Amino acid sequence: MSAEKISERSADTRERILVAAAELLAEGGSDAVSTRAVAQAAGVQAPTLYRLFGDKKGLLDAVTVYGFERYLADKQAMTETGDPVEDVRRGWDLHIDFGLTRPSFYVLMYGAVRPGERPAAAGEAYAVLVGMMEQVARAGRLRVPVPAAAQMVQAAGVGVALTLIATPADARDLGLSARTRDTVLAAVTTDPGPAGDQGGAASRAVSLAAVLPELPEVLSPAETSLLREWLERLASGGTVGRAR
Amino acid sequence: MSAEKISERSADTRERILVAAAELLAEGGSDAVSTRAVAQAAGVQAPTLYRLFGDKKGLLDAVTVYGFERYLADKQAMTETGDPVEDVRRGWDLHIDFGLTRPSFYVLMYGAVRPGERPAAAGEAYAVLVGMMEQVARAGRLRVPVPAAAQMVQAAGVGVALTLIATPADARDLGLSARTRDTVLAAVTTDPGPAGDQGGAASRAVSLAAVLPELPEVLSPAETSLLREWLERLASGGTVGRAR
DNA sequence: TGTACATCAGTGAACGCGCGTTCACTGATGTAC
DNA sequence: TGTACATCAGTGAACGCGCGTTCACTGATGTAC
Repeated sequence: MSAEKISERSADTRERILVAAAELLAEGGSDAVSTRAVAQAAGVQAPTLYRLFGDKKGLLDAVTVYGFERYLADKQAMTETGDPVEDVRRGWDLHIDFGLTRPSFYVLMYGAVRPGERPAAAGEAYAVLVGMMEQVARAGRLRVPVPAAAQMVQAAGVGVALTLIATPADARDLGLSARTRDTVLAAVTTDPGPAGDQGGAASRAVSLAAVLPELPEVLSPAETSLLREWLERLASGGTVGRAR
Repeated sequence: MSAEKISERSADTRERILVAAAELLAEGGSDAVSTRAVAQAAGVQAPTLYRLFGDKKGLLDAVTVYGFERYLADKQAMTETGDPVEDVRRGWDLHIDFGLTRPSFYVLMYGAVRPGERPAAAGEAYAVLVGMMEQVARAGRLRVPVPAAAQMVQAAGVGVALTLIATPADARDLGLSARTRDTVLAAVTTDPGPAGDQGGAASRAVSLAAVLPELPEVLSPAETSLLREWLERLASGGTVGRAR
């Protein structure tokens, strides 16, 4: 039997189990996702889950990733606009929409935190955000270092989504999302501005740092590394006095 | 028997149960808080929980409120400063500190959301925030309606706390809290605040060099002069290969 | 081509456990007269 | 003051249940020769 055939064979069952689990999760929250309920809903005996996913945690992890990827696939019409800041803005809206459309998935990904860990799907989503931020930096429109910007957008987005989810649907103020989004983006990016104007020292430093790895050999490795450190100091803001 | 005496009598047991449950929660997360474990830890038989708290949900609610109020009591040295915006700022820091100090409580209050509901303690905390915002408005320093301001601060605070909790302790960027706090407060209040700062490597280097004289003292004079030299080399040096 | 063999996805049935919860009771504390 | 009574916080023991998980097995699918 070829390896292909094998994985193809089990892919059906796997898919069926994930669909069943995702439905249970969406309808009844994470409490409704028991191994027995999933097995029954998928028309499968319990041991099958264990062969495919190892244990219950493995199943839950797979369901989370699955639900998130399915959602993204639905929406992946999201093309790049050419304006990296606009791309981040759309990413934000997509994130919030995911939270409100699939609250049980969302809470599992971002709310049911065990200190120091987060499910794989959340890590993937964050990596996408970091990538977007790097594009913003490359365009010379980031005024803080990439990690600082990504963290702040991430934190604010998660907070807005959870806050909206926790609010009864008829009392939700959907403007909260747009206001918070624009506030945070304004704090973290610079306006495109007229040609020739590349913003303040911080954003100039950030945009230079973004292309350091691609530099021709104008500077030695040692020089590059010291330059990088200085750029970081410049990027994280010229408050008065020597850096801490 | 007087009503006073009765409630006094049971208050001891109640307190003992809450302390035991709070310890279990802090040490083992919400999974560790089973009726049996709590009863055993409190040195009490299971039915006692049911007389005092109704059912498990009632117990969990009480534990959440208890943990939160105990925390606040510890900190309630927090007096008003006379500056209502500063009060909000301190409230933010207190909130984040609560999240990092008692992550299991925090996640129970703000993370383990069921759509449309949130535990009583979260509602109380939010009411306090709204009260603070009203003081800011009263002082003529709010630039958006009170609910909009309170929601945004709440959402951002929850997001920052959960993001920090989900990050392994040694990888946490604690500056995230202060940066987000100040960004959100600046957007929502009229506090003057510090004015915001406002191509290929060569043009980036040129644009950074152009503002070097205005830099605060992030770099020493010697560093600045060497940086200037490098920027000149970068400016006249190679072009940057566009990546991806 | 035909047959014996190997693989392994999925089955059927059961395991022990800890869970939330409830029942009937005890005994300390207070009240009525 | 003494006694009979009421209240009710807490006990001891058990309930049935659904949980995650595992064992030994079946039978379809493919391979070797």
